[in-house]
Amino acid sequence: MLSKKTKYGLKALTYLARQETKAPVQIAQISKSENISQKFLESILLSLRKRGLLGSKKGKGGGYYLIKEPSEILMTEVIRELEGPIAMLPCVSLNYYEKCDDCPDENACSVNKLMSQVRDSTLEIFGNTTLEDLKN
Amino acid sequence: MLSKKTKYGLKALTYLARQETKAPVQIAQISKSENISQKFLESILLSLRKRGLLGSKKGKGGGYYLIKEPSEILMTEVIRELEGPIAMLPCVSLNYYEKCDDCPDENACSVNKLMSQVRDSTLEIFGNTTLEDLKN
DNA sequence: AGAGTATCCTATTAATTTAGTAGGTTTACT
DNA sequence: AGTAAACCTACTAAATTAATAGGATACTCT
Repeated sequence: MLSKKTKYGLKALTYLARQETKAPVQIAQISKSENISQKFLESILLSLRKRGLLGSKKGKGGGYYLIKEPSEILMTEVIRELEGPIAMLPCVSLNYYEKCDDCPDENACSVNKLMSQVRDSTLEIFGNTTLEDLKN
Repeated sequence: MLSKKTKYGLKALTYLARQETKAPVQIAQISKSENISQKFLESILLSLRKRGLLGSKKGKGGGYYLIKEPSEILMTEVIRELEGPIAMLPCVSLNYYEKCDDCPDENACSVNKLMSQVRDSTLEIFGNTTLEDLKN
């Protein structure tokens, strides 16, 4: 299951992508419009900014704005930042790999094989979807 | 992320599918061989039996055994029993659908659309993979 | 019948993760 | 100076996951 964090983050990014101008949008506005707890959203946007996906401006007239074109923001990057691994098992993850405690031999593991397939097909989607696609 | 329950369940089913005879296999044997806590595995196999995927026999010489041919056991069924929904969001799930608290309009939700794609591609895999495939 | 063996069942607990809250600090604009 | 916004740290509450404990039930074999 996708965490609320990821879901909210994606909705907020979509909201920003749908803006006509690139002027900063305040957290309060996004949270109200998307029904997201403001404080929670605050921490989510912060992490996206630290990742380099968003810019921010403090003070009056401040807020968050997209730093790149929506068409250049891949779902793989967004989801890895918000959710962590895309794979359903650590032993199958490309970016967050971890060995299983049980499994003596990964290559002989039936679950590993199955979940590798799922990872590949999910990656195929996320790697071919940008924020631009979410706008519509 | 896949729960340990699902992972262990899949490994246990694979173990059973790899048996040459259909004689009952004891939990203790599976748990030892697959490095799974016996008590935990007990509850997992029990739920698979209740779902009708396994048969069991009590007492000496007892244990668990496959009730159907491995080639007739679909991953969709196994994973729905062990893990629950295959979709990454309740509002996208076919078998465990739930409306989102936030989202006023599902059809306008960018996340919903994206996760529907992921659900479809995952379902494609699970719907075309049987326990027979995991044996190898 | 009785001893032993294995599943069955219920309840409890420990650990982890998730989701959210609180409260103050910093920066920028007017 | 005053106000508005992001920034930051720490805490907490709830939910989920991963077990564990201990006995009840059913079956086999002698």
